[in-house]
Amino acid sequence: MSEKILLIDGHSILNRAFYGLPDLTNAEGRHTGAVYGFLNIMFRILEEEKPEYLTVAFDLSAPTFRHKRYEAYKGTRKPMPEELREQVPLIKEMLSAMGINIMSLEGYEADDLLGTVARRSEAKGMDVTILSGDRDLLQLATDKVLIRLPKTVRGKTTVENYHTAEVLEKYQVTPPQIIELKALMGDSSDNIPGIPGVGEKTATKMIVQFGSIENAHEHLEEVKPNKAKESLREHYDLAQLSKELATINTDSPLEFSYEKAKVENPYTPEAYELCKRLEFKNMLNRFDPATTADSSMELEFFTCNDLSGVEALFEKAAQKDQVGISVLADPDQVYTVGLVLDEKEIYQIPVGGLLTGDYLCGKLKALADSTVLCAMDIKSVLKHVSLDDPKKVFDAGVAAYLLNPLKSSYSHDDIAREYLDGMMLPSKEDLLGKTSLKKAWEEELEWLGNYACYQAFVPCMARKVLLEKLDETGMRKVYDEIELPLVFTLDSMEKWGISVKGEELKSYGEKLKVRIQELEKTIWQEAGEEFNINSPKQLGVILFEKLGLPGGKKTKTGYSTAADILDKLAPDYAIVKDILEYRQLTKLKSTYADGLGNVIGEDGRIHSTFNQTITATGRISSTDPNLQNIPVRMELGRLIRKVFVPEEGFVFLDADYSQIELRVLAHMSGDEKLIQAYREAEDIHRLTASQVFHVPLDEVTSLQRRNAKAVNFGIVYGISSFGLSQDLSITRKEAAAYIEKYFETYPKIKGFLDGLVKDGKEHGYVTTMFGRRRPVPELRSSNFMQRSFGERVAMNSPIQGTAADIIKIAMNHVYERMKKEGLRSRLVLQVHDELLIETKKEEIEEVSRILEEEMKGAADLAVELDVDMHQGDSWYEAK
DNA sequence: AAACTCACG
DNA sequence: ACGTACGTGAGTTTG
Repeated sequence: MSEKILLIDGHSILNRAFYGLPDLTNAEGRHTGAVYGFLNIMFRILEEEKPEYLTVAFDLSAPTFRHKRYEAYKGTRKPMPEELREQVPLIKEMLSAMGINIMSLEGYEADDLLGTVARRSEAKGMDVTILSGDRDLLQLATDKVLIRLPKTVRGKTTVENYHTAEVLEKYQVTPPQIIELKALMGDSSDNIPGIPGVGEKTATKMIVQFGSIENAHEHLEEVKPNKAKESLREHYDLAQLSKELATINTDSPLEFSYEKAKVENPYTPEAYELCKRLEFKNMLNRFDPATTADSSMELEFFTCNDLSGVEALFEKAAQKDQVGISVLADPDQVYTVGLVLDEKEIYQIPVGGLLTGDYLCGKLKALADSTVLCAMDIKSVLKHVSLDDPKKVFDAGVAAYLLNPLKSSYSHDDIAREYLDGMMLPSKEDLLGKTSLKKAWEEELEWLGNYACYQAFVPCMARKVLLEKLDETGMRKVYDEIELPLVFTLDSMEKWGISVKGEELKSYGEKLKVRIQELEKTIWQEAGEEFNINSPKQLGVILFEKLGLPGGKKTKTGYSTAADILDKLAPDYAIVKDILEYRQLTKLKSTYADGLGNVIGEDGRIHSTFNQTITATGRISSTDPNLQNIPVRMELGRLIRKVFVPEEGFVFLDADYSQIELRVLAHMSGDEKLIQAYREAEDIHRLTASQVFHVPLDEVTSLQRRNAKAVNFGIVYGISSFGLSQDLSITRKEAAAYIEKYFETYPKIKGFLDGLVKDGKEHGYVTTMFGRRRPVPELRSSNFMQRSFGERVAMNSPIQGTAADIIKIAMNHVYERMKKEGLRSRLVLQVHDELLIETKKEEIEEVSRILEEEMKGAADLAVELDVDMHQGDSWYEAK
């Protein structure tokens, strides 16, 4: 096997990372996104290629031979944005810290150095890989020199690979001929002039036919089309100059030492420190604990597996102000309990013999009488330990979520790294891999025990700092008064679950099946062949190629067949109408009829999980199954709600807030006109239309009302004329006019929304009425698209988040009151602005009163919080 | 695993 | 000029 060298085009990879990926900033406000992206792609390629040598090439600012040859060269190039410029020294510092060789040479560009080292290495018989974002490098490809171009599509990075063959395949010319192409076409980003009137197509044709610019010039009369012929005749000199400029110099006088380019372990203590300073948390994972001085603290774990030892341990634990606990268990069995008294006393207690799960959970429950139990996830503890006082527990996951709701998980290793001075602990994955808890308990008790210890250790140690940060950020009240009590409320909802008629669900599914099969036949007939209607790819080919429907391309990978596209075609094509119906029915069958059927428990009820640490705004989410997206808008789908029923002797009471987000907007903005509107109107959209379009209330047309409603929604989503125009199928101009009229009508709204964006930019986050924060890093992005997204988020999150806060407060109060009053009714579902209560028939009146009082009284707004309430013998009827 | 589609607020 | 509504979760196909 020959040796391999990896050459990286420093600036171009940094550039790509900067423009293609979201920007990051650390606590010092330094921009670091591009550096982070650079490292990610570099390590990915390093792992794939495992080269013996590595070097990164950078341009210098001094003029190059190209400047001397051609004055305008790069003369008018756009200046680098400041956010990127400041990251150039940073990446160099990082590479140095990692002991990675950097090369640059006055008078030459990075390309030339890459080319030079590539040719030299090739001559030594090495394999060469060049990593760049710049297609110009393709001219260097050979059978031994691989050019790799990373591409980012929607935040996901893939890499295109080119040896000679791939260049030929994609561009129809050899790698050296890439230069000819570029010289003809020009390249505005490099200020290669090119010749007028020749684009990619013509240039390719010319080079395929003639091989070079010179040869084309010699056979000028054969050059087609005419325009290209004349252009080449007139600008031949320019083309030759361009060629010269575009040619990478592979023979620069670079002093290059393979010795210095040898790949060593990049995970040095210096690099670790720098990654920490830049807050590259995920990068820190890669570092070997041995190389990182400060994470080498050894934790000592003890096992306690005799009854008297456990008794003594719990007695000692009861004397502490706080203890860390963990309960590793499946729904029906406890495997191991972790108990941490302080950093020196960390215990695992495996279930076995006299130490049963019930016994240990009983001990934990009793322990809560005398100390505070700290856990990663209190709700999971509640499944086995029936605690009832939020004041006696601490939930590290919930606390960390409040401090940064944008994280994808809140595991013990993440929290240790972030809140315990960068402490690196093994993750669950590291300890158990994909082994189930049950299997680990049977076969790898040691590893399971370690996991239990870490799970108990981290929340115990991090409690202090997490609470301090909640205090500092003004979120202590949200934690104490909303989120922590909510853990108990959600646990209760999960335990109760909701009763579902399995048989009816089945027959509903079978009815759907009949119609689906009919439709399938019809569609195949209309298409003239059998194909998989569920495959957007196959469907796109049938509709837009075989049948030639208008519409054409839409997505990255092919034709879009989404409903909003098909809707437009449906009136004219029977097959489209059938496909839409087919889609609707298969969705209902697979996701709801079959999907829900599969998760009915032995008790005949569905027990969804309500996730408290998922959403960026503060809403809860529902999984396994998701009960927050049960159909309601279409009647056929809505029928599914008939299978959700209360148990014998109960009815459903369903209460939903009426336009809570708009009311929150009215309150937070303080716009008197909108507030007044809510005091008067029963139909806010109609009133909005009347005020915006200056017509009397009873003369508002249905179109005007629809438009006003869309604007109301748009405002809440972070208004943009484009978005509104899409929603209403009108031009952007018209949409902009609606928005302007709206802002004229409600003058404080605009100021309020602008203020949110301004505050967001200033602080880096926005807050709800109750102080919940959402960071909005996109607001500081130099990328227009990302920044615009940030602006919409800054406008929407405080509104959506405040509404989420309000209903959470209401849920807690309803739950606590029903409990205090000894009622047998129970909260079973929350759907963002709606609560569903399985109500004991004797308690209907009392529960109605509680619901109304607690929902309306959850927050004190300038407008009333209106609640619609219904009762029924199924969810369908209670809506 | 990612892309696409679609259900909800 | 860029190219979008805000927030979710799940099923299916495909590379």
